[in-house]
Amino acid sequence: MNYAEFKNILEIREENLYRDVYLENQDAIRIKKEATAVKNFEKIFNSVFEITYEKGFQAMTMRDLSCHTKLSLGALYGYFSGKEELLAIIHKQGNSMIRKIFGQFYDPQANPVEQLRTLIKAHMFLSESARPWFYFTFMEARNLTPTGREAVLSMEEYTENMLLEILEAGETEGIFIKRDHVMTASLIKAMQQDWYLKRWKYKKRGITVDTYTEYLIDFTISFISL
Amino acid sequence: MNYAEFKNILEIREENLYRDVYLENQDAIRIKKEATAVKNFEKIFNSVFEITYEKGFQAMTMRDLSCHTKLSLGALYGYFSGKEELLAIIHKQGNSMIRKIFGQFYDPQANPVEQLRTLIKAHMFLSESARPWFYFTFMEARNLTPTGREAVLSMEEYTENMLLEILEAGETEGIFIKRDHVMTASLIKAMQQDWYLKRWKYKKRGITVDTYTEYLIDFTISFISL
DNA sequence: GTCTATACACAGATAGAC
DNA sequence: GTCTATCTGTGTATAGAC
Repeated sequence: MNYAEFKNILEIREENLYRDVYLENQDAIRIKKEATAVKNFEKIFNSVFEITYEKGFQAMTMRDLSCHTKLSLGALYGYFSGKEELLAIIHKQGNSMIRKIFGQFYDPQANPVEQLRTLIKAHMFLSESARPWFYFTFMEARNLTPTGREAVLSMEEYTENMLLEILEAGETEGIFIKRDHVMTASLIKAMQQDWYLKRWKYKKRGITVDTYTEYLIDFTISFISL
Repeated sequence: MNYAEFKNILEIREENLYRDVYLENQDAIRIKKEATAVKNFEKIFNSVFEITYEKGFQAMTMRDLSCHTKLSLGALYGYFSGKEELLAIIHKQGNSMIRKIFGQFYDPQANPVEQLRTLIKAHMFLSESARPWFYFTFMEARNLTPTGREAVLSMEEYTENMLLEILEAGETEGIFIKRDHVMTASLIKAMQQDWYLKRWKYKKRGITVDTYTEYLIDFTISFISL
């Protein structure tokens, strides 16, 4: 599987994603027509990602967002009750999307090496196709309420644990060297995250997500293989 | 060399650091007595790091800083002309400190394996002893002026290039496998950064900087060694 | 649903007494 | 050098017309 194939498999379309946002917050928002809401949520989210990438969420003013979305200040408040809620909605939606898609790529039948490859790829390709979301989650987690913050940390542990289980299974089956798998899993995650945190660097160098992913997998496998 | 030994070698004392801040900004600040300035700069910097770790620099108000340092608003403005300048001073000082100390640990005589070990350790231990600074630089780079931002990126490239040169030398000498050294260097950096970005995680697990560093070195060496 | 105009709070920054 | 009191700008959020 490469990135292009991944995107084909991915059945979740952007549009459905914003429909979810609308449906899950239906009581909190004033807008009643689904089509309008979906269209504008997409605009709003993308604008937030773009502005926030430049200066961070706190520094983004509602007026910035208004200019960027070409919706007036008053109109914006039809879609969420305040800036803080907007942040929460974005995070929540991102979280649930990521969990949903990860599930699709877990195959307990495959051998550990294949499982590891698939999991690393799934994470890399997902973070590529929803990069603004991943970047945002990482950088803006601090601004969340304690509950929201915990959700982010628990996501980190959740994905790391999937790696950990595979590594342990591999050792048990005698395929992988005995190592400190907790450390290995942490380091893999660190390298995965670098891809979306340093977008500018890899873009400048013309490194694609496919190249990066293969290299990361080689790096890892060479360390744990007998 | 382990972390304890590193700290002994490190000749730069905290106090000297804040003296530098005072001396380099002497014309811009109202305070004339060195002792007072040094003492309060230390308080101010540490407060900024602490508050910012929780909510980010933008979200930190001057009143927050005033409470935390136990200096009044008016007094604070004796030490810097405004919030933006404060940010710039912190970044600038961090940058120059890091470059200065890195220089100390570069030994072109040693063989590539030793050079690599030393360089990775120097970076890890430095980032540990000045962790707030590293974390701050990473997370708040976005808020800098374009010039300041470039300084951060150039630091990233500077340290990465040192790794790169060692890897290439090692290949030339026939000690390391032929690989995409640019990619390897990037991944090493990614793993180094994870240490100070995810402090909470490693602390919770009781992983020390020495353990982490040794593991990272093993990981790397096993990939590039013949 | 979207707009403009505006209320209100709060942040950054300064003045001037001590 | 440090304080308190205060000015001024700007940001979030709402009211009410269209």
